[in-house]
Amino acid sequence: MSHTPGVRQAQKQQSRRALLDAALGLLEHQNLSGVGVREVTREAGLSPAGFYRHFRDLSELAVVLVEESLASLHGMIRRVLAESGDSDQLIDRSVELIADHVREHPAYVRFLARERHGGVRAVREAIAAEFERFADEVAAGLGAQPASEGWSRADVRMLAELYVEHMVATAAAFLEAGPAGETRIARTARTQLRLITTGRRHWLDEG
Amino acid sequence: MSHTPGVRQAQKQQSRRALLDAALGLLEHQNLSGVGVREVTREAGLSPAGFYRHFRDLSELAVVLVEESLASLHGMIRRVLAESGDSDQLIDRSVELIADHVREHPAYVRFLARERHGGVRAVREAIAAEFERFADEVAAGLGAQPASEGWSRADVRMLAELYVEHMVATAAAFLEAGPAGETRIARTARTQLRLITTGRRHWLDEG
DNA sequence: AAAGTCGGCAAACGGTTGTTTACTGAATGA
DNA sequence: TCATTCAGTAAACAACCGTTTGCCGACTTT
Repeated sequence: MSHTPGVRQAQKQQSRRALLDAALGLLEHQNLSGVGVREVTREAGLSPAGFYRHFRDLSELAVVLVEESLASLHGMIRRVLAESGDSDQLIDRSVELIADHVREHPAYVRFLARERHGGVRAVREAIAAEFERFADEVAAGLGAQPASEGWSRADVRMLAELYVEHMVATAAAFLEAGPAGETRIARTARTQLRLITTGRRHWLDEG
Repeated sequence: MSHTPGVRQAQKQQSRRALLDAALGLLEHQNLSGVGVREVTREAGLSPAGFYRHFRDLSELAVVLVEESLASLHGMIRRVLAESGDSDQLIDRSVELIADHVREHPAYVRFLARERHGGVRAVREAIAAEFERFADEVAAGLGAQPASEGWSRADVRMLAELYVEHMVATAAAFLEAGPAGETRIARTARTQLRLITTGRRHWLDEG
């Protein structure tokens, strides 16, 4: 191969991907503060110095992983909000979708749960920012539903935050429990969502 | 001083405490995987080798910190459950108590939030076990309330888990926000609790 | 007062780490 | 074709790390 522009860039992207994947793999069982540049490059099949051709820092790499993690999460939430049906069906599908997502992308979910309150400020802030955009999206979706008629903007927002928070907790619980406890976690999550939905239905009755 | 039994033990306990405090201090800004034995002993004023007279491991020390963290949390929850009043007053006091607790023991709370999904299995499991005992206690308290008449054991339990989960999330939010955003976090938390309480009140209507 | 216990220390062990340096060789553009 | 760019490398740097060893000296028991 020669004189075909783009070969170089493609190879570089491949190395970059290898670094990201290696890091993500290591982060499934360790903290970000616990993995090192050398460890990542070893796993990725690069020399230690090669790392610095792509990232200044491990935390810079981690921020990229945050964005990737939530890109797939955003796709998920869009699917949930777009669906229609009675609230029980919606709850069932939401919980099932979370379970699917955790099953398909366990490393990403684990990474987010771990570093959400982790020791690296930049990563923590990146995750917090993305979760807020997330809540914005949920709030918009909720606001468009007929069930939110008469609700203040602030109340819709706080409901959205409650849902997001519950979703994150449920995902973390799925991870911790493994395939064995999956149905138990799902049942609890569904019941809790039904309780919240009940509260939502009677919110204006007794404000 | 000599021939007074217990001097040795007291001195040993003092060193042990110094190690625990040093570690807790370091863990406020770093992950458990990020702090080292040498770092802790340096901060505590001991030699590296001295560490092993007290703990086999840093994770062993961390498990002790977990127990300490939740001892004070248990005291808190007992106070909340013992109080009486209408539900809004109870909610206000609960949220205020969480805020106080975070203000008084930020290092412990941060440590728990950080290591709950952290990279060290033993610590994760210790935290999970304590949180479950916590949920047991809340469930017992809720079950004793008149509002839980007609509720199944499982439903009381899932409500308790929802409360605990919300409490943890609120505490973490207080930490992240600092004194500035405190009132905003508190307001959101109170509203969310009122929504859950509304759901609780109408739970049996439409089961 | 003598013997024993044991918390703490200095030192050394082999190993790891992050980062920089000067370099090589293939992809590139003229 | 020839000069340039640049992703990746090997090697060296100093600074750490966790853990073990042998020892000391204050406490404790007899």
